[in-house]
Amino acid sequence: MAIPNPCLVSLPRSHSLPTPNPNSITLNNDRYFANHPTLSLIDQCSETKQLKQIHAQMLRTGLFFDPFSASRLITAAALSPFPSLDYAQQVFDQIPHPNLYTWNTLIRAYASSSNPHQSLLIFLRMLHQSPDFPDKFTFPFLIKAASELEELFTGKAFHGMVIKVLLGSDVFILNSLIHFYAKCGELGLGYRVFVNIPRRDVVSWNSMITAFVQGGCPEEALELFQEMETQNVKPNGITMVGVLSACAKKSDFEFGRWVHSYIERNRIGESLTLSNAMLDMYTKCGSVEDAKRLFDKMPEKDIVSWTTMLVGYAKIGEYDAAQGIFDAMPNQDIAAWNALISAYEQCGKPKEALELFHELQLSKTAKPDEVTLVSTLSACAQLGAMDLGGWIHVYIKKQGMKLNCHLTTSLIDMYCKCGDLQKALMVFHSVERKDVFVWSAMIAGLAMHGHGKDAIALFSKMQEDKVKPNAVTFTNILCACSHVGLVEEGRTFFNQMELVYGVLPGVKHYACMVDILGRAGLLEEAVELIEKMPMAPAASVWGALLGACTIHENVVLAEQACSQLIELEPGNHGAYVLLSNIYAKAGKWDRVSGLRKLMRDVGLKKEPGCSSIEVDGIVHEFLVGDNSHPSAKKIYAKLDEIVARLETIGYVPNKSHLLQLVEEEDVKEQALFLHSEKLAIAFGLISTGQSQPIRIVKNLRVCGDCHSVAKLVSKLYDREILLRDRYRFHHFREGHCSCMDYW
DNA sequence: GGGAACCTAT
Repeated sequence: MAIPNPCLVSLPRSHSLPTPNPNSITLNNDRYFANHPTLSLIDQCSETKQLKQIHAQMLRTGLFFDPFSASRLITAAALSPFPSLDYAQQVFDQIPHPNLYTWNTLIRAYASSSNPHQSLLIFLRMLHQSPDFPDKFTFPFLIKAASELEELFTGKAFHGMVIKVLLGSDVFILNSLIHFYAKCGELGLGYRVFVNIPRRDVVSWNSMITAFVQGGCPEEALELFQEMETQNVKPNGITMVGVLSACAKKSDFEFGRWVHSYIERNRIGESLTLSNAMLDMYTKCGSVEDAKRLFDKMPEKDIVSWTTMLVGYAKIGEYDAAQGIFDAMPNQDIAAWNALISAYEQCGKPKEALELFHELQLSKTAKPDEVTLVSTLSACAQLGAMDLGGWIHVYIKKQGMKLNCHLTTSLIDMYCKCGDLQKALMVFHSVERKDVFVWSAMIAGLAMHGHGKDAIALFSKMQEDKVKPNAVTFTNILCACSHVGLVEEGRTFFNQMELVYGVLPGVKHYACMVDILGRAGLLEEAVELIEKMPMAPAASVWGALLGACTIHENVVLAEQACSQLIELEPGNHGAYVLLSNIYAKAGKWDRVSGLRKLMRDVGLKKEPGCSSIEVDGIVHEFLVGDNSHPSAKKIYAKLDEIVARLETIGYVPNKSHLLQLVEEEDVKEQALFLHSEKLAIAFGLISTGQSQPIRIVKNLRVCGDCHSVAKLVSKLYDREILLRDRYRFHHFREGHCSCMDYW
């Protein structure tokens, strides 16, 4: 687009103004200037520099001293695709006596900027400096700022003012209030505003529908949509975006398809956002095919369309297709990278996620943002890749990024899962703002490291800080009780959940409780609890019971739990393995081989044990009996040395932890010594310095024999070993483990 | 004179 240089545009004679005297000039005939040719140029600008040229011209002609014209300049500076709030503020500051309209413009500009707080400050300034009181235009902007900040108290104050100045029935204001309350997590208050609106318009309905969707109540959103129909309010494109979003959240493919045809039948104007919402609905409802068909037909696509397709493919594990979309995107912004990285991380492919992160750093097409780092930290946590995780922590500091609650949570989680509880605590204490997720992550960290009492103490501190615990918090606190055998405390928390905190116990909480009771040997009470459950016991519940049966060697109950578990999850090899372990412990070798045959017939294989250890930023993985490592020879030599040294102090292998039935004793012993965690320990001993702890992550639970070996090695070799298994941390030092052998 | 509501990635 060719922008004429405003300085060279000569104004028509009739529009030229006398040389202005800013103090004396008063321009009331606004309409006269609304169509001024200089103003129409403002809309054509594509950079701040051009705005400044127009600004200069306006100063020269005196047009700048017309409040309407100056406000147009502020709006353009603040709300264009190339926003510059600083410049908008500068323009504002040059206006000698801003009128209400101008104040509103600036408040509006900040409300939708990255710094909505400034909106509120400008508002306070206005109360001091302007003779005018805020009007019906001011409040929607102020309420929007409060929504962005999620400042419930501030917004409520505005609500009060609105009523006081008799604007309480302005539909624009009330609609913003619906959005505001919902954004602050107060759906109920939002709904109260909605039902009390005297004359609802389509935006009122849209605001409420969207509020329900985003507040996690898609069912209610769809009901409202139907009520809207019965009240003959015609939905528009934005309504349908909300409705499609609700279908996506519910994974309701049938209704989603119906909505698609509804939109076509009622000729609801197509828009890019609507098409994107439709794409999202199809991918979330499990039909990437329908999404792809629509995608190919779309006349215009934006980054959201591409990202939605990418996520669609990635979530169903079609990584090649996802990668194809990624490569075909016109420009890979950070959201696209994030989508791919987080898809890998969430599907249990953390290594792939980290490879992509490295690629991102090399590509330089986009810069990692908070979302990237959250996903990457989570991948580090899964792998126990502490070097990279720590590097990201440094990166965050170097970039001067502020730790938001998401990032804080991820950092704490990473340090905990990599075994550095001290660093996690440091991060935890260093941040001022702690939301429920930050607290919960720290409680979980203490729990997995066996500091049950500290976890409970932190839970109390959380109450003092007035942060309300949620379902996740309770899962973590019950976990803490289970790890250290705090039965009485566990019972109390479980009973208080609903009564005191209003959090309904879910399946997970029942599973934790069964685990607590079962581990402590209270198998009967655990069974009673299962029988009393208000919902169907999920696999996790039976798994907990089965685990308890393994510890307390209850063959009969184990068989029952296992059959329930396998009915729910036919592919759960863990269940077979646990039952087989019970049989092996009880010496019922015929049943062990029977189970093995059954597993073969069903086509199930024992998930191979895999341990990983990070050395100098590289993650090394070991499978059972792995020979593939470049240093395999050295590792096995070290292992032989360890066995010999252990035997001198009277170590006897504990063979009950073998799934397979092996006839000859020494073969059995060897198989034990091929366990992946032992290989990782041997590798750790030869490849890390004496002062460094050995950090290992195992995909399954550590077996009893490996546990005793690790204890002995920690003493014999004077080395700390941190082993994270599927369930918790084991911190071996001087011949002891932090779990106190309760696991 | 202008204002409210919508899609992806945590």
